[in-house]
Amino acid sequence: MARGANGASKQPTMWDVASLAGVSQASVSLVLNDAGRGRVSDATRERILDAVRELDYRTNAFAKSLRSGESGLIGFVSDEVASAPFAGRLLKGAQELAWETGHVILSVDSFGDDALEEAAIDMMRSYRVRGVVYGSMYHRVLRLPAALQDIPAVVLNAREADGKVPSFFPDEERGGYTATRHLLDAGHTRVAMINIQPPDSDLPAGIGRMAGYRRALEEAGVEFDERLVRYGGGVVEDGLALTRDLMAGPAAPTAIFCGNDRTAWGAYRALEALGLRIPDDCSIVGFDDQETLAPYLDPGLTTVALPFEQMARSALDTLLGTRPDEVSDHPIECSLVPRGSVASAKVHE
Amino acid sequence: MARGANGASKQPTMWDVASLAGVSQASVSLVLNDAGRGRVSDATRERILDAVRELDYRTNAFAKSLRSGESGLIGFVSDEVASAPFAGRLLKGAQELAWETGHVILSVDSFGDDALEEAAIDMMRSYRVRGVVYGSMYHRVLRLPAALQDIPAVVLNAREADGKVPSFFPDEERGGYTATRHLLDAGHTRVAMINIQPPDSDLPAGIGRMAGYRRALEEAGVEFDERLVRYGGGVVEDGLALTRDLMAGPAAPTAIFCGNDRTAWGAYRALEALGLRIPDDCSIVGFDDQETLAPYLDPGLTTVALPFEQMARSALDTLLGTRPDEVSDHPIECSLVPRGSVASAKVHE
DNA sequence: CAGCACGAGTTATACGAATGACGCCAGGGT
DNA sequence: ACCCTGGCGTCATTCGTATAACTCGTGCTG
Repeated sequence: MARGANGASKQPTMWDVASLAGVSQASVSLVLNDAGRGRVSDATRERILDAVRELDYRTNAFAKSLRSGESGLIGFVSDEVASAPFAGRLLKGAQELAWETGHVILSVDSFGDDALEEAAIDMMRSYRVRGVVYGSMYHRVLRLPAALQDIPAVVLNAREADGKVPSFFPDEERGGYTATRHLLDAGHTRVAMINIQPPDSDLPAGIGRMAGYRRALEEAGVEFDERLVRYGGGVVEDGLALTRDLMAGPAAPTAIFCGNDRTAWGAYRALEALGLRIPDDCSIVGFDDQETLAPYLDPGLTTVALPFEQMARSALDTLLGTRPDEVSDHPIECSLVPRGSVASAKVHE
Repeated sequence: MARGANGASKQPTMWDVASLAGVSQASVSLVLNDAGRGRVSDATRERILDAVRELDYRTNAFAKSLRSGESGLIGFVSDEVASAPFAGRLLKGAQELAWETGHVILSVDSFGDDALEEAAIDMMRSYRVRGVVYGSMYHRVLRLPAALQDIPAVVLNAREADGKVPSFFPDEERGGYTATRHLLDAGHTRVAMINIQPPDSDLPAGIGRMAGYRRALEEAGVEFDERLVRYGGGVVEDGLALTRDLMAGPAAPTAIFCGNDRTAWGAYRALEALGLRIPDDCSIVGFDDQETLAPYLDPGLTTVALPFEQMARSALDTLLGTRPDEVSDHPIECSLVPRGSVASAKVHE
């Protein structure tokens, strides 16, 4: 009789569980939420749990959220991030922390389409997300979409221009410093840099990495030498051509800091073509730690890793208010990944 | 007066809209859902829509889903897929089609942890997902998690062993055929293959690509020659060593089909070291179309692309029943991406 | 023995939206 | 005078859960 209501219905509800266990729906709720300490006897509690198992009952998240007003959902909006090679790592970091804190990620990629992006945010608000992580495909300075102005939001892998919400992005300057410092520490004094953007570009990556390079030189008392600096576009060919150019100059460097790994790959090629060996004849440090490239170069490329997971975790952490922060800009440290492309400067140099 | 209920409340509800417009909640619902044709006059309709705009009302997805029993959510469960370099592309394809059909993706990566995976699926059932896409990190044969047995599910980038649910995976055999055929069509008759797994491995990729290679040879009337086949592990070093080995043999090939792009990269290095030029002295075809590698090799690597987006779209399409299918196995075509690493065989060869 | 505290539940209601079943009024046909 | 039909809306209920408020019986205290 208690099972009378069964039949062909969809998912069992608390009422089904209650009638199977011979109690009221309220009691089921109390047991399942560990609420009302001591309001249900252990015997009853067991009967209820048995019924839950027998029916394979699982709570209806919608009813629960409707009642409670909270959803356990977190929005992740991105512009084409899901297709960039490292995209997954941002999502992964966010995912991990979300899960650890009992949340789930509702992710939508706008593929750069503003209308779609707005629709996505709208949808997320319909789902009463706890907050939205706005992830960028590359490090840039951006303006927050209007739709995100009045709900909790954080910006990931970019810097929000107006300081309205916390931003999390790689500390490019410090990364550049770390890379250069690593070469200086190995005894090199003629350290070149091949940057990945023209000098007048306003992307944080190139600007920051260059600034770090200069700070490291200055700190080490090595004079900045314009002749050791080149500007490319960040692709393999640039690395190739500019390295050739550098080595042909009057004062060839003994080490090169390449603004990214692709450029470093080009440098490898150029040096190989010139019959120079890495790291003995010239040391190289890259940037980005591209997982499909850096470890496979020969020798493995010493480079600086972008902290995707860490950025994402920090961003989510702040969004969830676990760590309510005043500061809005959060540069996250990029760490050096040593492989085989750096050697000590030759003593007789 | 109509606004009396405003104050510090959270999100506006249909009642708020209704009272602002001076109608009943039911009318608001009718207008917003375009239901009850002719049950609401145009004037009233306009008043309601104005109120909606003024309050920036958006429907509560939970209430709606609770009432309707449907959620518009689709689960995406993966094992570490979110961190693999191509992961995003699977998610991207799924995402696109989901969005086009008015759904949203609830994605969780289990990072290979079975308990976590089960919890994730459980959670998805709580959210009454329409179905679950179970995505694999690499093409393999897998068993469906028990928790997915009794809800709609499809397997992506893998083949489910027991034929319980539709599976979508790359058609490796045909891909191998296409690659080899491309070389044969260019006039090559001594076409080598460097596979990416030992002969006794049971991964579909290596088996299929090899089978395709043999079928193409057979179809072209070129006899299969064991001396032109090598087995590696799919990494750069293997490509390097095995290519060197192949070229040193008594009957060096004029073209090599490499089981993946990394292997092809190794082949590039070996050939370069031997002073042979690509494609003039030896043509190369790869497999995978790794976006961070294939286009940057010099010359660009002609390769076969894995159909991530297409697989994901087809999988979702089937899951949503747009195309209710009987067949459970869906090999998806891998297409050739021509770049610069293939040339016609020299006539005097 | 009145009174109270406590254990072990139950009842009733709210959350926000969708919808089948009504209500009400004006006009038209007979 | 009566009924019917259409147009325009409203009422009441339902979805599944959480929880404040209440009930009911016991045992204990003063």
